[in-house]
Amino acid sequence: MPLKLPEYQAFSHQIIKWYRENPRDLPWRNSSDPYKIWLSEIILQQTRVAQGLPYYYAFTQAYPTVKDLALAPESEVLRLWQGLGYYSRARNLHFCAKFIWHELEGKFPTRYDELIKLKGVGSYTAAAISSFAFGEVKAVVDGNVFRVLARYFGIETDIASSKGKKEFETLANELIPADTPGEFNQAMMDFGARLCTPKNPDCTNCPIKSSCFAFQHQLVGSLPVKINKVKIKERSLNYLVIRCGTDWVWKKRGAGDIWEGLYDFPSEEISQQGGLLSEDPKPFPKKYRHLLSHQKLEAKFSEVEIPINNREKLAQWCENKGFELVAENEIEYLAKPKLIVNFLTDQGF
DNA sequence: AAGTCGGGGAT
DNA sequence: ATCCCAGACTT
Repeated sequence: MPLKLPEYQAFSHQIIKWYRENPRDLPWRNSSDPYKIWLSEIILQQTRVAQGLPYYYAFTQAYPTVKDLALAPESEVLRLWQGLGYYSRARNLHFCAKFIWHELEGKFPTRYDELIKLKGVGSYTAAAISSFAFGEVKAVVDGNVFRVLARYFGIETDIASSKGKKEFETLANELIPADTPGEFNQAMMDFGARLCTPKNPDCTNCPIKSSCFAFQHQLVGSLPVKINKVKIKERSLNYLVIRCGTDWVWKKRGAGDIWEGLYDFPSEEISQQGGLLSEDPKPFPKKYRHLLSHQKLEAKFSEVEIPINNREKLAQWCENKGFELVAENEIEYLAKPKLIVNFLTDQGF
């Protein structure tokens, strides 16, 4: 049963009132620079504020403007993104910066319909940028908004379905006030992040519990409904750590798999090195388990020492295989998956 | 509509 | 262990 307009206004008013008394102090707020807002939104996709904060500082310091980001090499951008995950975000970020600098005369798009055309900018991020930076009346719908709306209005639609996404976006856009859209969006997310949390929400101190459907019907623990269908595959990686003097053999990972654009080692059945190996690889004792959102990795590393007089042969082999010889003191500048960083740390790097 | 893409914190 | 985080893209 749809609520009447006055009740919508009451909800929005209460949310904003709560927000004005309980705002999070975040560095990208009170900035109307669309570049910095865009940067923060990309960093925060599927990422907690606490985890993203140090990356936001690193990026704004390294690249204060979209021009600085556009003129940086992708390798450097990925290295700065190292450890944050979902690396396509960093590649798309860099692509967009170049596009904006070279094709749009450095001028950031201002409207939702234009912003959503940018790589890596979906409905959430386009609404966030357009409302925060330009005051456009577009409601953000992130995990927080799903949760607050599902509970308050008692909506049982699966939030992972496209039907659910559409339904919640429609509702949020009916709720958002035309005079303070950005503030309402911030308020919804802060309310969900600090009070209406996934586990143990602070219903006792909730200013709208008396009209919250979930609270009144003991459904807080079962809303929102999210049908998860991620199947986790197990996968084993056998890495060869090939060294020749102070040079290491590295492989830049390609498309169609995890960690695209990042560096790790040659793996699997490199059993036929064409007589390059004088002796068998020596396995490192430790096995590494690494969890991704949809893969359970078990990695083993083996050490291969190439005699220095075979360096030319090794270099030729790398050339053929698409591997790269990297000097030991350059390794820190490669963007690497956390798994590889963990391994290197254990080796004293 | 379903599958893919990281890493970490809270419970 | 499980869930979820200021989601988006590809198939």
